[in-house]
Amino acid sequence: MAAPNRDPDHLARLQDYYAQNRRIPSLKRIAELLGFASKAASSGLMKRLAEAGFVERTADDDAWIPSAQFFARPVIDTVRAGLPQAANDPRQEAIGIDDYLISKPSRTVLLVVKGDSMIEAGLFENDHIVVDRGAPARNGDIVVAIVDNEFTVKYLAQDKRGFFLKPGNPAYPVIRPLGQLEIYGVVVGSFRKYA
Amino acid sequence: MAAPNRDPDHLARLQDYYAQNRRIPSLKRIAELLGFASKAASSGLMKRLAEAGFVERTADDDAWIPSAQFFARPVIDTVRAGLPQAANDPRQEAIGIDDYLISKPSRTVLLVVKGDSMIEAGLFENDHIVVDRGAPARNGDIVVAIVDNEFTVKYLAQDKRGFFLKPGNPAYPVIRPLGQLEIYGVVVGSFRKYA
DNA sequence: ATTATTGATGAACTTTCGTTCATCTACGGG
DNA sequence: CCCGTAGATGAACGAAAGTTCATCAATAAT
Repeated sequence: MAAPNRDPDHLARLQDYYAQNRRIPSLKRIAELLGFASKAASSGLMKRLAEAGFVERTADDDAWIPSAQFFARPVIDTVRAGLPQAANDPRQEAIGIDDYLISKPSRTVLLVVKGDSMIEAGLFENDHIVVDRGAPARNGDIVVAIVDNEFTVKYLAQDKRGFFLKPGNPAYPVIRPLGQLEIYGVVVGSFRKYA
Repeated sequence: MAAPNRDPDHLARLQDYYAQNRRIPSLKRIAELLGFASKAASSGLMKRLAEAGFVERTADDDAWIPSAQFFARPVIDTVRAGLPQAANDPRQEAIGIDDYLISKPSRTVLLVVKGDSMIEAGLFENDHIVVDRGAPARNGDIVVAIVDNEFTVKYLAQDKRGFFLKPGNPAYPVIRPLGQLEIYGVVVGSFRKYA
């Protein structure tokens, strides 16, 4: 090797551009963005990024699009000491949040939490929950059930009398199903954005 | 008005295409995709979709990109009645969680929460937090600070004596910085996976 | 039936895109 | 110190992009 590898920095700028425009720009604009004087440099860069797995081509080979790795972010271990450079440390782990939270995309849906009946579980109003329909619900799971034709998020609990729904908030009563308990899906994750 | 408006259907197909390719295709390919014989039809369609707020142009006016409304599925409304088919609507593909939580990828890192000092804020042990380094920290924000060479997550608070760190848990004391308060970044989001 | 309106057509046109290739530059290894 | 290598340059090229506009088609209202 000869020149210091500036590709990570270039990738970072492309990621920022993508976050703003939801699009990988033309080679000409990549050159502008990164300070290249020639589109050929952009072309080379994209090929390298493709080789590294950050971008790929559309099915019709029309253009570059980001791949899963493009969205991965570094995870910093809270315990480790050497803090400042941690974000640039290449050895660290990087994950994509979608990948991390969603394992079966085809049967996963997102719901918005309403009310405060699960605050003990750390689910606040307007949090998003990741719901896996089709996963078997077990005792103790947080589930989305359909009660009175409405979604409700509760713990799934079980005693001698059978399954029932338990809120994560002492201010709410448990819900005993009249007949069959209708489970919509299992909550496998949650996320929240701070204004 | 004259012809029945087929735009919603066309939009749906574009959304499907986008879900697969993370990209709005060229006018020519839009024509192929939707059965137009002419690119001019695609051009007209995009202008109408733009007027309706589903797509917009990049800052540099290079190309069409989806706007927020493009992804705006009637997020499965907890209150609504017609549940079953809601999840099967192809337009309701999962939103990009990464997109949703991360706006500046290059200065965003993930940290793992340790301890229970922020349970009131819904941050539990082993939750992941999305940290924007470089964003200005304001009074009331949840921030990651460096105290005694360790990361700590707390509310940033301010009184006559200056800035200090306030835990989201009455069992912990507030932290007054000896000198300068060292802010690593601002917490802009969080997520959690249920085993 | 007639008309008004909106979307689709098809061709011509200009601009921009991406590729190629020979050449140049900068850094690290021997 | 000199070389080897990988990335950057710049120009030229063909292919594809998007725009424009006159015209056609289909529908809903009168």
